[in-house]
Amino acid sequence: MTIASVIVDVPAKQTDRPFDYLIPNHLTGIITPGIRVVVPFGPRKVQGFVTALKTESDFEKLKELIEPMDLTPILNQELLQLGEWLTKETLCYKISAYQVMLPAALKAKYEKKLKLSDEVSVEKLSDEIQAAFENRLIISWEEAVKLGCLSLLQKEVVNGSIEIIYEVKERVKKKKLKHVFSPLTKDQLAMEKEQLPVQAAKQKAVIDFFLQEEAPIELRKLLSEMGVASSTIKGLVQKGILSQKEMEVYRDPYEERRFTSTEPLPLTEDQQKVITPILASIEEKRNRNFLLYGVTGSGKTEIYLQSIQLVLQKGKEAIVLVPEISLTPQMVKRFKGRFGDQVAVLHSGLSAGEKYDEWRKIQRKEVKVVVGARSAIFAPFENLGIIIIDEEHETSYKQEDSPRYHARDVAIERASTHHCPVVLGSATPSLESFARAQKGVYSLLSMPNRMNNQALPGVEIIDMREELREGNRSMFSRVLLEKIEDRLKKKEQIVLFLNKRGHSSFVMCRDCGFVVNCPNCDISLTYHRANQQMKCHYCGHEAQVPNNCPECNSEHIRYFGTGTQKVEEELAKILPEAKVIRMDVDTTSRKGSHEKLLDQFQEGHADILLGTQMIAKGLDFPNITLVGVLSADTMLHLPDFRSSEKTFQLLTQVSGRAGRHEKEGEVVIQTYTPQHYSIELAGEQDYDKFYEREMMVRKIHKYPPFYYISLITVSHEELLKTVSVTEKITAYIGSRLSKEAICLGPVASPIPRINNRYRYQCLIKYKREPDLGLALKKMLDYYQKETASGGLQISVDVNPYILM
DNA sequence: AGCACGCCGACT
DNA sequence: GTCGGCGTGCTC
Repeated sequence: MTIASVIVDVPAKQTDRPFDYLIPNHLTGIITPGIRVVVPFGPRKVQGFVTALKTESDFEKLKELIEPMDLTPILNQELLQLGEWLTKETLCYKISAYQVMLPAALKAKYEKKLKLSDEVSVEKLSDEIQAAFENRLIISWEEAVKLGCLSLLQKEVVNGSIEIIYEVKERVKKKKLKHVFSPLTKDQLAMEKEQLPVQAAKQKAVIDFFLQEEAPIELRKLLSEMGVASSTIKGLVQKGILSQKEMEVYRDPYEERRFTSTEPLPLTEDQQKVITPILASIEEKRNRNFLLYGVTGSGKTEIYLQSIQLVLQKGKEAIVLVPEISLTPQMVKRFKGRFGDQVAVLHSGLSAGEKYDEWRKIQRKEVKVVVGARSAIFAPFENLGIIIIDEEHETSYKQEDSPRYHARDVAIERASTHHCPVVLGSATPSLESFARAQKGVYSLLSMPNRMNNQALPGVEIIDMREELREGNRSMFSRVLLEKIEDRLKKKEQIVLFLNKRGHSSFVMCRDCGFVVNCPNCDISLTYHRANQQMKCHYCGHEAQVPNNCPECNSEHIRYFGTGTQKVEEELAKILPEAKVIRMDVDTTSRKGSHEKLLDQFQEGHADILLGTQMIAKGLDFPNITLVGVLSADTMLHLPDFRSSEKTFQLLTQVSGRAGRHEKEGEVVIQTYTPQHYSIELAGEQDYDKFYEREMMVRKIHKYPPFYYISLITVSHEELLKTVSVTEKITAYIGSRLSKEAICLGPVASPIPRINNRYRYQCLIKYKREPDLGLALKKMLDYYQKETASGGLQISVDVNPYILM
């Protein structure tokens, strides 16, 4: 085994295959599949993943690999194979598949430098070059570019006076801190203590500490714990009694936090019924996929916790996926509370270094449970006993850029190799999953009752058109206002939910209806209050708000759309006595602010919690008795076949926030389309009826779960080119599919232009097309040249969640 | 993705 | 004649 097959870190069609390298003698045995290596690739050096070892290669002139970047494989055999599965499933590059499974900190960083050759005499070089190097031997490529003498330098490279050095570096360093320990034995220490002068009390105290504690301790901790100055330690170090060394520590985002430990709760009858088959499947080491359908407040989390408990007893590991976990600190509390430091947490709120450290705890088998967002599904456990996906219907489990994977699919794939169960939990399962449960692909487990049998909150739907007709032009209906005032009087808490998506504040002329659009993208600009500017969310273009309408010159040009800030202002006007906490992107961007705001609300420092999507989930406070949805229909009119489903799910989730404890809850939903079935049925909290209704719509329109869909998006600077390529692709793919498949296109994308590039798409609906993957690959191959040069972009999304 | 190689236009 | 534009093809 002297040759290594390596997937290099070059995400391109032509390099999406293994390259072979000779393993230098001194590295034989060290280089194994799954470790990262630095390899020469053309004139430069790149990172690569060793995928296999072999004794022969078809290629004759093999180069030697340069060095390993790991001592032990960073991807185990299972993950290497999972990478191949991902590549096939999502049509992504192998390198992208491997990188997505690892924390971003492990992605290589490349540096390019210029170095004066050893034998060159500096005096002979031109003044400009001498000036560029200013008595140094090495300058960075960026510096050279800034100086603008590239052509001169290029010449020197050709004649050998200057070398180009390529370096591959790690992105994040392991965090190291000064630690103190004693190199002496206890007897020696005791003797040293005797010899210290009487007045060296502090030093003696420190020695006492080390007489008890042998392990090295962080210098900082020692100082604060003993209440001594750093000079005290320094003195001991100088005498040779203590030593210092740099030692690796984990960045622990929850370091300062204490989690009150909890015991398993007695289960309700419902819970007992659903947990039995899950536990059985763990016992039997049998792969089964469960859909745990339990209404809000039915106690799904306790099911997760007790299932994991059995997994841990069996010496196995568990993955728990939670949507954007930083948004539910309560969830972290529950897992850390039950399983303590056996839990690692992975979510987007952590820094790259923190994520890396949590990941290494998993890799080193220091933890048994990971709670995390989407990418935690790749946690490098080797002995999985269960995978749990909470809020299974959440769209954030689908990654929107390459590799466009769905965590649910990955979970099912991994669980089948580990022979363990998958539990998909939701109060409002996705139609896909519920349909699979109906067909028996998943085992359905239902919990139709809330714990303690509280009633689901009563829901009242308010027709805002009616309000308008009767002269109420405010954003609060009279009913809602009345109820708010009532709760304020009773000192109970209120959650107001604003679904801002759909139309956030845009700038519009009141006289002629002109809306300010982005000049590069066919989409309206969003008004940002912080800097009084309009910004495009797709290309970042910024512009001043005009004083007069560019169309009709009217002065009545204003921003529209009710943002949370606007609601807050209006609340302050009509209910000045109410204390409001606002939660949106602006108020929660700072680390930990999310949790702080929620804690404040929980402790009763405010009457009203006003927020966007982020408050729809996980809130579980006893004093909330009223939930108001200010406008239910904003997302209903998005060009997306799932918009009804999303609306229903969101409204149900929000409603579930009310009355989870002794006090009864009430929900008010304001809408302009009260007759829409997703709003009506959310009001009745009737998932089953909604499911039936929506399935009919999906069947008629040939959408999932009746059909699979794949989306091809083509973009190019020229409209004609974009259309003609999409046309050809549609025709080609259509010709290669069976008669049952439907190939729609070319149609303009819902956002027809982004960053001055036109966008057209082809939507494929199909039931069974085993050759579709091949056809798509051939198509991508055919356009390879044009896409490589950057003029043309073609993206393929198998099972897209966003059709834009 | 980079980078080298190569083949045509506008210049000292 | 040469400098440099970016099209084409290769990287073990």
